[in-house]
Amino acid sequence: MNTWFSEKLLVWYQLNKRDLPWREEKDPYKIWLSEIILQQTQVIQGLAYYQKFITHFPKVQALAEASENQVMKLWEGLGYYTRARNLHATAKIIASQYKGKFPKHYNQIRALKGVGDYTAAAIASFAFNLPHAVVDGNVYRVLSRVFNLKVPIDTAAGKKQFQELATALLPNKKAATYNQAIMEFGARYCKPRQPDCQNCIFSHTCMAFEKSLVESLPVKEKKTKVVPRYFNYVVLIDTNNRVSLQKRTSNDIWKGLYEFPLIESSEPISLKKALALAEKKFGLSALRSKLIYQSGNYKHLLSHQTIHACFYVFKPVKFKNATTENIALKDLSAYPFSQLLVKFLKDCELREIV
DNA sequence: AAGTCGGGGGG
DNA sequence: CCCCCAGACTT
Repeated sequence: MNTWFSEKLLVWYQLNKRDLPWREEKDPYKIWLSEIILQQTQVIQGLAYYQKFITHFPKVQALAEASENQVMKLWEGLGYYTRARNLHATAKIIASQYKGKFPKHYNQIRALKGVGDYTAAAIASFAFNLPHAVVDGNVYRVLSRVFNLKVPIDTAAGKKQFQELATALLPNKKAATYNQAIMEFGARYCKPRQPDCQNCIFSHTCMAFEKSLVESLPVKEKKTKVVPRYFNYVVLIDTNNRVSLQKRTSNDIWKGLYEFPLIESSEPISLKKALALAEKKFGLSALRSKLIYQSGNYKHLLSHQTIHACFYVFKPVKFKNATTENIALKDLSAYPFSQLLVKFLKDCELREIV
């Protein structure tokens, strides 16, 4: 095996690694938690969430015993909420099936909900120094550039090639350190834009640098299409200052989070139309006379959808159906919401309007 | 293989 | 406006 690549990288790492809370960590529970949080998430964004979860749930049993709302509330704002639900489900499995002891074989780890190829390799190598090479966004970038590998990373053939190259470069006895080194290098040095190639440790061997192709690598094929959606939220408050809330349960954005009763439309609708639809959908009447506040227009950007939202606040309205709960305004903060609702609640100060 | 799932930050 | 981020799951 050629070791020049890994040896150069390991030297660089010892001199340049950041001090992060999960570095040098050997508790597989904490490593697993950090890896789930860091999926499609920058270190800087995940740090506070990691600290919160460790503080609330120092061991996997504590996480397993938490309520779903508690877990979702701590995850609030981090996005990709399926991660939080899988995290909770897996904690329960480990607490019961594995009696609280994190599995230490690769196949067991890979079989856990929310753990794919990358995360399994990360946990197996960091916690148990097992020789599995990680391939994440950083690794795609570093390897595609140093070895001028142009196969698209978002195809089956591309993933296979990069996994094979990463595996070939892995120093089996130093899997833990090497895996962290290559990701750190990608995050700090071989960055997506404006990498500092002039001073790079691979400047004499990087095939993309030689050909001035650095900024065009790695190659990605697919583009995500952004679709517009229109959310008209109906905020119903009764005489006791209780507001109707429902949980999103369908396979859609924000599953597991709470929101106000919703009228979704395929295009913007007028106040009159929104009132009519709300009356029909929720079996209400004379809403116009109870409208006490109407928000401005919110535009909430997701990677694949643009949500246009408006909030209509009504009082007094007594409302309850099979899927709603009536929650005192002062207790709203215990429920997990999307950042869109977090922003609305902050903007309008519902408790001051009523 | 293609779609879906968040939110934040940088150029 | 664009792109990317310590990806995984469903269809």
